[in-house]
Amino acid sequence: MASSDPVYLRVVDDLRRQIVNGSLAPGAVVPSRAQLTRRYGVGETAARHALRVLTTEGLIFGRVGSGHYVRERATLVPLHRSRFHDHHAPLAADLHSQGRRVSWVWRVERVRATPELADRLRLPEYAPIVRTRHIYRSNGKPVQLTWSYEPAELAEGQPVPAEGTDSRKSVVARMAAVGLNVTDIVETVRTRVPEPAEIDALDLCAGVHILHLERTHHAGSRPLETSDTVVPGDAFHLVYTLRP
Amino acid sequence: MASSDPVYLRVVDDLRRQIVNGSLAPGAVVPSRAQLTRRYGVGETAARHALRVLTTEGLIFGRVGSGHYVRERATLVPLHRSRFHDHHAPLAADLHSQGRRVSWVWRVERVRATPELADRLRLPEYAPIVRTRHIYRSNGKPVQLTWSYEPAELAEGQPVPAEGTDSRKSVVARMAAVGLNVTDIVETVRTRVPEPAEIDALDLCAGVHILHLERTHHAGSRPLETSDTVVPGDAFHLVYTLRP
DNA sequence: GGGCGCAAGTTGGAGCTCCAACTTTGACCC
DNA sequence: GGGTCAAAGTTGGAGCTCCAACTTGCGCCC
Repeated sequence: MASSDPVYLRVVDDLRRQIVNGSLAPGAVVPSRAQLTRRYGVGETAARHALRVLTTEGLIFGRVGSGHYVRERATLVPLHRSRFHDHHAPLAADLHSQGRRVSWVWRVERVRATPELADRLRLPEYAPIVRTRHIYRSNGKPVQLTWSYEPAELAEGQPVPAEGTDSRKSVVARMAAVGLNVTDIVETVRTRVPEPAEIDALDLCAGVHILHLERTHHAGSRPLETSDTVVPGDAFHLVYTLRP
Repeated sequence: MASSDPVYLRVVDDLRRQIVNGSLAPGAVVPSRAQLTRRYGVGETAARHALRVLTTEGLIFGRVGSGHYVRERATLVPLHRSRFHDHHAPLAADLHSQGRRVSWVWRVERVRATPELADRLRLPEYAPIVRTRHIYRSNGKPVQLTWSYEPAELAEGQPVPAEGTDSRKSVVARMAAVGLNVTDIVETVRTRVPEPAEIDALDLCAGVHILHLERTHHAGSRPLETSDTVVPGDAFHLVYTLRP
């Protein structure tokens, strides 16, 4: 019976139960503030609080003027992080293999290494580097943001491709072209709250976390390229294939 | 100057800015409700709302009777998911290699496969399986929860170890003992909101997401074991080493 | 039958208030 | 000096209200 102390939690717990057990199906309308106050005999504040909690939990969403609805959990799309290393746009290759179309734009800039980037690329601080920005879209919707960085000296010998949506070779291929062999790739994964700019760029709704991937290509112990990738946590899951 | 339309956002944005740029250092007290109403000339509701938003963002936390404080972001502890496959407690081995001590408890049960588990282990529904529960602690604090499942027929030939904190061999080693070679391990990573039981078991504070790892050991295409692991997203990041 | 417009319902922002439970601080007393 | 206690401040729960902006559905009129 465990009637949790705070009143609003009674409402939250009951609605959450209904959502997870399916009696409130995805797309269904959630009782409105007015209805909740009557049904549960609570005040406006508690009803409102309950709806807000469920919203930040990502279980429901509100449409002003209309009502709250149960979020449909789009089944997470797998990103195969152990594959497509030799592709110029791994995400596109991966999703394409699953029957999805992806478009992207990118641009290249010459900048100087921040302390953190200098550390990641094992360069002196303020060393010149080449920064590439990728924005991937699936059906027009932005799904992945990537910053990629490589030492300017390595980018030097390579053909500078036109910006925009043209093809560009993979890191592995580009490095091979200047005689460097990528021997291993180290990728770290974390989850965090998106920054305002990321919420904007990825068109995220309230409460959605992101997966932040930091990937570095090495030749032996020498870092050749490092990148930061951000994908919405409610749309993707990552797949790694490992050998014991 | 982009003074965001809603008043509370002005407060949120300003406080967030101060936190990320460091003028509100970790551990520092955040202005109280009363102070916010005066400083920003807003009402109680807006001040309260602003503090709640920053709390669910994980930037601050409130201590009743005392005040709100800037959360110190413990640097994320790396979990090396590509290593320690042959260790009976990969997490412990990993953290131990980083100079941390980890303790754990576990218990084994015989249950029947749910549809989802049957699918993951390629077994008929309701097939008998052996379920193992692990709870890992670091300095007494729970840091990882794992459910592990394997077909009962595979667990059969193996010695049943005493429950508790004793050692148990790794999946790879145990399977090798019955003549099965683990050829590859597939791991998926997603982030999500913790379930109430997980909040409880991991002692999570508001707004913290978790990383959910689903790992399956295969011999060829035959699944030998599958597991679900949950770690707090504000304490760990995952590290994968890949080869191109 | 089809289109228009209004009324009712809904969200989200914002304001105010009361209170229990707790921490902190400072003053006072021994 | 050290310990105790009360006052002040703080969070978090809960209640009520007003309002702008929006959606929706019903009824009415052409």
